Amino acid sequence: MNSFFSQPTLQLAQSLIGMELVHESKEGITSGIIVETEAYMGPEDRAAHSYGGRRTKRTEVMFDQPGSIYMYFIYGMHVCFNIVSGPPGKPEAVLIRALEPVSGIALMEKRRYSSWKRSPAQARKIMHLTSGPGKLCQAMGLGLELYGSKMNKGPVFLKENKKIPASMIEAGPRINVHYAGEAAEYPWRFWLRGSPYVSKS
DNA sequence: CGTCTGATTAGG
DNA sequence: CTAATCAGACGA
Repeated sequence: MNSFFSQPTLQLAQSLIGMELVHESKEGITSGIIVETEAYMGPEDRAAHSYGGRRTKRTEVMFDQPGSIYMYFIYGMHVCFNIVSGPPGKPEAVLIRALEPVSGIALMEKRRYSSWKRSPAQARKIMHLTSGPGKLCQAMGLGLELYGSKMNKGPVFLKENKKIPASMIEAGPRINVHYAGEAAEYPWRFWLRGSPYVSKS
């Protein structure tokens, strides 16, 4: 299973589509099928946090074993969940961008909407629970404390699910990496064809 | 130190 | 389209 994370990063990003991501937290279990990922290819990828081999407290974990968990805080208010890939010393990672909720949907709703500041009466739809990298972390209860821990050796792990044929996986440019020049065009975002849970815009 | 910015989201 | 909101990155 460790070899699963040792796949080349672009391949791993596609293999993850269709797998079930599970988080066993104190509050309860939540899980969802991964329907959207993005690959970040390390020192040569201008969109990557590890571009140019940048090695800081934040990016350090990307130099660790594949299957390590990279969490980061962004825009002053969101966290994102990534799985480190590439051999040790090659700082690559796969960002999990969207899930189709499976287990613990009530808990997901609670986590996302209980501290709702504005109109709580609005009917929120299940597609808004995990259809984005920040949303899924909130719904799944994935926080910065997971930084550096290992997939399948703690409260966060993958479950095999039904195999997704390659023809069901689409590829396109990554989201919000306009600062990355040419790299912004690379088709390193992958998603499950037709899934309503894929992030918008 | 000071300044800028971002692998986002929700609302208008 | 923009506000929200702040840690990290980097230059001085």
